[in-house]
Amino acid sequence: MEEKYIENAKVLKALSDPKRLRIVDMLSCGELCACNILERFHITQPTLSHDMKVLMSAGLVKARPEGKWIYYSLNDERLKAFYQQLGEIFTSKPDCICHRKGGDI
Amino acid sequence: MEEKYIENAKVLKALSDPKRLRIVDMLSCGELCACNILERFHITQPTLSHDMKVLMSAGLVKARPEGKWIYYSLNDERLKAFYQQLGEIFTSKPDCICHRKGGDI
DNA sequence: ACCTCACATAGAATTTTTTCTATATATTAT
DNA sequence: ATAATATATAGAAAAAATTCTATGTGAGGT
Repeated sequence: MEEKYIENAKVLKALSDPKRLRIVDMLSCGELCACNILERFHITQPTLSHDMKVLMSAGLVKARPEGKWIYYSLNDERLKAFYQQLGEIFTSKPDCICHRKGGDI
Repeated sequence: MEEKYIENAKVLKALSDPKRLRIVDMLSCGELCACNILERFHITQPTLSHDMKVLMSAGLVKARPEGKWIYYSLNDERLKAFYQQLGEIFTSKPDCICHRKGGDI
């Protein structure tokens, strides 16, 4: 399986939870500390901590510690690159895998 | 939780498997029957059948039976709408949820 | 030094996902 | 009618994800 699918599938999995998708939406206007995010959900603090870790592992979110707090923000470059790759996967293209024969998994 | 996140998270979950993402890529140039898709993966036929069901349940893929075969194709409208909504989630906007206060889950 | 606050980690219970084998269904060919 | 082919469904085992409680860590305030 090509790296392209594995990597993008990881990002898609990170986004495939309603909470995490909403968190990305929240961060789209700028950074927020964990406590600010937490107060808008009915989940426990460790659950949010886990979700932020998932988003960071996928490369979608960055963390900036400041004193007691940790400010989270979107990794705009990564997000943009991912979005573009997804668009390419969705679109017909001359060198598309559907024009090749044989399996590769 | 707003419907927007729940619905888009479902689509993202359907795409969050490398196989299924690759299948969408394959279908981006036009329809393929299940057997044509199957021969490019090292999975069993029931596994593919399950994956196609996941993609169809998410509304991303349509099925057209013809004789013994079933031809699958992308639901371009749905895919396009999903892609646009994802872009909106990723982008800062005036009425963004990050400008509102309070939780809603 | 001690307490509090913000966040992370550990570990466990539950649920969901993945993917197989076995079998059913439906269509076409003989 | 029977056999072969293409796909779907059932059911089970294993792996992964979700989300909790309990606890650890580290910074700031008293």
